[in-house]
Amino acid sequence: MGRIKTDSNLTRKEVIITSAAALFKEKGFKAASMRELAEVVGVEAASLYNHIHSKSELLHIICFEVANRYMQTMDEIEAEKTTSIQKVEKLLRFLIAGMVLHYDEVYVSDREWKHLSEPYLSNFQSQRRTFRKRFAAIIEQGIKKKEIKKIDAATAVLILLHAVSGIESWHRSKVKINGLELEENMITILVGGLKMNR
Amino acid sequence: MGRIKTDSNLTRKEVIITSAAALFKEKGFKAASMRELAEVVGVEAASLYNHIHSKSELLHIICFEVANRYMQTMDEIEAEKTTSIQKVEKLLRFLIAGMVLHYDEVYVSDREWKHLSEPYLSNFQSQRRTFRKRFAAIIEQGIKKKEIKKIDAATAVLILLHAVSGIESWHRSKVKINGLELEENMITILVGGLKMNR
DNA sequence: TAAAGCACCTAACAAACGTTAGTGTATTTT
DNA sequence: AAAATACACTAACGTTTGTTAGGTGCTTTA
Repeated sequence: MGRIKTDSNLTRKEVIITSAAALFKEKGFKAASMRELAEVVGVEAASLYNHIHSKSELLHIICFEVANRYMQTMDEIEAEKTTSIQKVEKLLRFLIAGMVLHYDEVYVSDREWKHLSEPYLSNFQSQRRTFRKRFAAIIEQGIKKKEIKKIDAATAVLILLHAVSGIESWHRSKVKINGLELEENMITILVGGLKMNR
Repeated sequence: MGRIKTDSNLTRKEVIITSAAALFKEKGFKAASMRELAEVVGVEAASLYNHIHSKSELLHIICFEVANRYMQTMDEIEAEKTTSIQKVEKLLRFLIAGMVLHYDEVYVSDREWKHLSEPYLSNFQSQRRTFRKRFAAIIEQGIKKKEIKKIDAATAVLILLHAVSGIESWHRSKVKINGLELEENMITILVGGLKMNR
């Protein structure tokens, strides 16, 4: 077999990671084998180990790439001087765009993180909890300022996050409306559901 | 080892199925082994095969138990002579209650159906699609009658279904509000997001 | 009480898994 | 051009996997 082809300016490792994300999404982390992954990138299984240390390294690279991006965005949005509802909307738009753009990685990080090994597992869970708490804090502020309905903030966060991850099915469907339209629909329903009636 | 204890009036097979649902939820279908399952029910792995045919049989029993319940409920609600928004609300309450009550099964059927083998896989996917289409049809009726905002019905269904499956995280969390309160919060946000502003 | 069959056991299988060792061959660096 | 490095190969390892075969005892039926 030839070597791994690296289009554009990706390292071979990055090619493997990208392919792994797609494969893990399709089959699930446990069900995806290194031999399958090798076939996808056009190489024997053993050859992968010239570039990576283990299968689980692939998973934690994928998961933390996503987690770090989330955290960074949260930092930025939190710092802005806007209303709570505007922050929520911006956060949602970021999440939706991220799901449309980095679909495989986000999907894998969302559904397969359970298979992370320690200490990555604990670390990931902690980051996840933190993100949700900060999100909930924004909503609670909005409730205090009467921008947002009086609801349980934690529940609202759950709903919003999972609603966004529903884009998964949109991704698979054939007759899909375009990405922007999807985004507007989601914002309408979700932000509309939070906003105080006036 | 002793035999499988069947509390209440469950068959041994039902005990195995229930334990399997819990195990598949925790570890994922592929990662959960028959030896682990055997240990949970207090028996050697080989002994399980006196009651079931295969590991995958367990998965498809779980998945179709849920799918059938969904379909039946859809039949009932569709037949009622109420407004669309009332139908949506009733459907949501059913989904939420189902998630709280039959947590393990619903979770597994939701996340692990990919590992079904043919012909069950195709069958399940088809049922799933049908359910969503019927749900979307209800929403579209509501839009026509100006009960519901003018949004893409399919997108709305995705959001609603995934928002409900977010109860997963609620289930895991320690400081949880009670089930009824959770239900009201979700209805407020979700139905509120759909309703026409007045 | 004998027969039937249900529910468990131990032992073992073949296949698939992630990964390592050792070797050869391109490619890059000096 | 020679040396060093990067990348691929084949072969094999030790586990773990789902599952089957065949045997033993307990429980229900006749």
